[in-house]
Amino acid sequence: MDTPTASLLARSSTRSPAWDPRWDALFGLPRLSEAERQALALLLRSRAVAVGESVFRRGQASLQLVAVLEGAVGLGVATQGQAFHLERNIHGPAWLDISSAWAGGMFVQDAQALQTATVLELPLDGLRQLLGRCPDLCERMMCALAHAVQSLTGTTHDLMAKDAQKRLATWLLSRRSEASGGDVALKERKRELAAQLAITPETLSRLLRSLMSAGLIEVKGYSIKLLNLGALQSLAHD
Amino acid sequence: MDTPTASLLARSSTRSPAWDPRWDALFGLPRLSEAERQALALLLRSRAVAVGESVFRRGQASLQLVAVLEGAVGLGVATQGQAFHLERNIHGPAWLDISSAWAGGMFVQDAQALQTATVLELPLDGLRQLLGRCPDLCERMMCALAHAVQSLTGTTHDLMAKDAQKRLATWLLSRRSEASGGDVALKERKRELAAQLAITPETLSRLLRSLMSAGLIEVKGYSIKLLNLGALQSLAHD
DNA sequence: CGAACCCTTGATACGCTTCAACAAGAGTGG
DNA sequence: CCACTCTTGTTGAAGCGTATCAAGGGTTCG
Repeated sequence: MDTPTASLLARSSTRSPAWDPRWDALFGLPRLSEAERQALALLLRSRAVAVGESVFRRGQASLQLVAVLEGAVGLGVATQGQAFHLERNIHGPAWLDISSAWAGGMFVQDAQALQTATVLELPLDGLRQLLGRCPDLCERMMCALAHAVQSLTGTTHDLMAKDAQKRLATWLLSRRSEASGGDVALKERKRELAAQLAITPETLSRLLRSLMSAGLIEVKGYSIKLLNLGALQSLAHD
Repeated sequence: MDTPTASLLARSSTRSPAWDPRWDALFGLPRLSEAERQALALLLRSRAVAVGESVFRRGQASLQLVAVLEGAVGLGVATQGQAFHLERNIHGPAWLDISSAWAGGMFVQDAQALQTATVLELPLDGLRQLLGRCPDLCERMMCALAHAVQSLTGTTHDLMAKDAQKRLATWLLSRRSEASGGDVALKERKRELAAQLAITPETLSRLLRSLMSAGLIEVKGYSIKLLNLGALQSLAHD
């Protein structure tokens, strides 16, 4: 069911290709030129991934950039046995791994589909040639990598300096600003959110309850209403 | 006292410029071509920074890439007051910030000299034009950014999945492999190492003692001898 | 010599995890 | 329809890991 839109993005349809806003999530604004879009479309391959299936494994050779077009993929490491320690949720459309192919050519994490997902792969050797011809594209990739660095820097800072409550407040506020509205709809299981915050599901449950009884939020299943933004911000702010 | 070598790197001396190995730390191997080196030398500016002095501040406009040539600079955030929460030590030669200029143009961290340092700045507008002409340099920058992503990914993983003892063991082993030898010489104060491991100096002291009484290491002031690599590796390994 | 650091050591407190039990849906098959 | 199981989230009690606070020792330096 995802394939029609996926293939729309993958191959440039012959006439009047409706602009797919998912390009923007990957390459930023302003929009790619039509020439750039078509050149990329010639390179990339997309594939569907079923729930629980592996997208790539740690140690595997990484010869392409990987993005999630639709669905959700979890990044983490598979510890001994089959347990999978989830560390990060990537919700399409977004880059899943732009760094491994450039640096060393080996994945350092495992990726596993949390929902049925459409994954896009962009071979590095083709991309490299394309970048040589398109300085504009080159700069976009640079920016994408830089944003990844900034995002990870923020994550590291939060882990080092904030306790679980602060991290939760930070996360709630960052999700609110994405879809501007009074409340946040969870797109993931609570245990996945907990993993992303580096806490246990039990602690997350307790934190949500404590924030709720403090009157800062209102939790109803997978929908959280933020009642007191100011208080949340002062909580989140170091 | 650092200035002669710094200026050697900054301006291309007219004849037989001895290759400065510090370029390799920034741009990787294989070596830059002479043309690339000279083009970069025309762009960059270097400056000396005294101990405790700020290199850049959070929120400031970031229009250039920043590297540490010599000395050490700490990355972190200045909390209210004058306290400085250290998060990362950058020991020259190494990049200090390659992402801020590309992404948003604003520093997200503070940087403060921990030792007398020589700092190198590479304005982005000039670099951008240079990258348009040199695909090779462009790829090097891409790799540098990608390595930053990988390094931060590793840090994040360690913070999420390992306890303090595991992080310390990981750090000891990673430092050993840099300068191949039986023992590790600390280039920083122990409190700075503690900050980098996201623990307090007290906990670091206790951990070192416990590893020492377990016979895994031998601590003598600022020099740590690794006595049992296998045991350390099994500790560090998730 | 005292002052300022840095590191260490001990006692205590707190945050979070772990383990175990339980409740509430969702899917399944009789 | 019911009983059954599987999954997910919740709640409580106990325990571990690390922070915090306070005190003391070793250097270096004026």
